Amino acid sequence: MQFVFNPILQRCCECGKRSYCPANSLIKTRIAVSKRDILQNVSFPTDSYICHQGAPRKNLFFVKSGSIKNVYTNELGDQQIIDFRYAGEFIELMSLEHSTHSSTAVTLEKSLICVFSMRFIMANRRINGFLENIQKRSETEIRHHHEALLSNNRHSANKRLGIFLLDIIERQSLNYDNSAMFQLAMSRTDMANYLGLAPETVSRTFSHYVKQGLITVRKKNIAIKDINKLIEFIV
Amino acid sequence: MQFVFNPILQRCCECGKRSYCPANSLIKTRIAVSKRDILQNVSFPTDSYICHQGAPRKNLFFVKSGSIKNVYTNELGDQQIIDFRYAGEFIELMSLEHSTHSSTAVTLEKSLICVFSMRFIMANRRINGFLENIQKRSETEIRHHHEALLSNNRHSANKRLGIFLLDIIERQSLNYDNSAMFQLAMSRTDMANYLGLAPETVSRTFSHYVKQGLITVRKKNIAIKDINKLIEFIV
DNA sequence: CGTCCCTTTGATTTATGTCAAATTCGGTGG
DNA sequence: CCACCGAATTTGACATAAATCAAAGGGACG
Repeated sequence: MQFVFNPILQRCCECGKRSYCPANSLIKTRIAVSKRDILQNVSFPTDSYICHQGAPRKNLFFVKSGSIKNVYTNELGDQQIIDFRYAGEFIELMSLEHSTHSSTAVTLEKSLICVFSMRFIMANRRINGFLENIQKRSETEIRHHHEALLSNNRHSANKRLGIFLLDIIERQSLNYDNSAMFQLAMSRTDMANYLGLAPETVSRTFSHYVKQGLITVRKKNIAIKDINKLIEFIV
Repeated sequence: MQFVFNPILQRCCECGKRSYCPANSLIKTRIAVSKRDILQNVSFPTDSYICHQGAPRKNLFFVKSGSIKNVYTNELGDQQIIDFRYAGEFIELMSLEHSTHSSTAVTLEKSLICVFSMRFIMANRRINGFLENIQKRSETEIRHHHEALLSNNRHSANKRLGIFLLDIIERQSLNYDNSAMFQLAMSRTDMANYLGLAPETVSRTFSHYVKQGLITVRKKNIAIKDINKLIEFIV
């Protein structure tokens, strides 16, 4: 392991999610980093607000563990879950250069969040790989949005849920065979909101999957039994 | 009128869409601008490709007249119209800092496009109001995306089309009374794709609107007869 | 004037929303 | 640790909006 002088980056050096984090590209630098620049492992209980739609964007949030939902509220007060963020991902990258948050982020479970000040990020945009890392993820986020637009209403409930599950497997880098197991931190209602379906439909679709032998469900725990059939399902 | 030395910005000075254009904030400057920086009034016939998904983003495109559709294609080859852009708007602002285009832009009619080189934009980001103008529009674009996610599948075909029409009225700054008239440059099929509906449903919904006395339709020409009823429709 | 394509209209099917009831789950307090 | 309560989830029955299939009408263009 490389010796790091800065006490903050030293901790980053040992972080299990460092390969997903832009702090990684800072570790090699002699840059001075203070607690005002990076705050590590801030713990939030379930249903905490990380940031609020419309509030000034002072920080960038990295999900070290746990998960969050991004909720957008329109003028009529209708709420739409825009996306979920899992461990190793950033919250709301897409509109990074904007002055305010475009949606509200709420934890789905007890989560550890690392907080990067925007001032720090912008000041160090020149550092090799630092901003590039963030921008690359931002592109993924845009693509994701477009996929969501594509997915909504042109796919059946069956397909939508399948796409949703495979997306989790992909994003969480789970085994892409029949041994993928994971927990869905969000409620069925949240899932339904995100997928543009009624909660009852989500429930029925899960049951349908189980009957077909694609997955097993035990409350929030999902185990993939036949991922190839699941992939066929969504095409 | 202010005297401008630069021959390119001088032309911008007389542009009917200058108040929507970031070039406006350049006019007061003594900055040197060449044809490599800004190309004005490039004419494209119907169904021309302005830029391609995945291609390097070398330029930013401003729709001076006409309109375009932004099409996203996924790995399976499914195409989704992400948005339409009308006169006075930019194409694909949301992902401005990305290195490649996130969707393909195609003209819906004969259009005049002004082309800003990205190199020029980034080099002059410090000029007062230049980048701010672009960023503000970018935020609008994100909000629009979120609204689209919200709109898809939770609203009926009736509402979706209503929202679509009111959006055009708003974006084109048409009279917000019962005298709004405009042309829909896109085909019903394009509309259907954008709205996530079957073309037949779009057609039926138009007929329904006409029967209700909300609008009159003559092929691509739309006239709003009762905008308040239309607004009630979408709530 | 005829052909082709886009659009409209009609008839039918189907997926999913809605309403309602049953069941399970999770948390709280005795 | 167990019992109870409220909330979330599942299941069922039914209604309905919109997709699909099919055919006819209308414009644009050669």
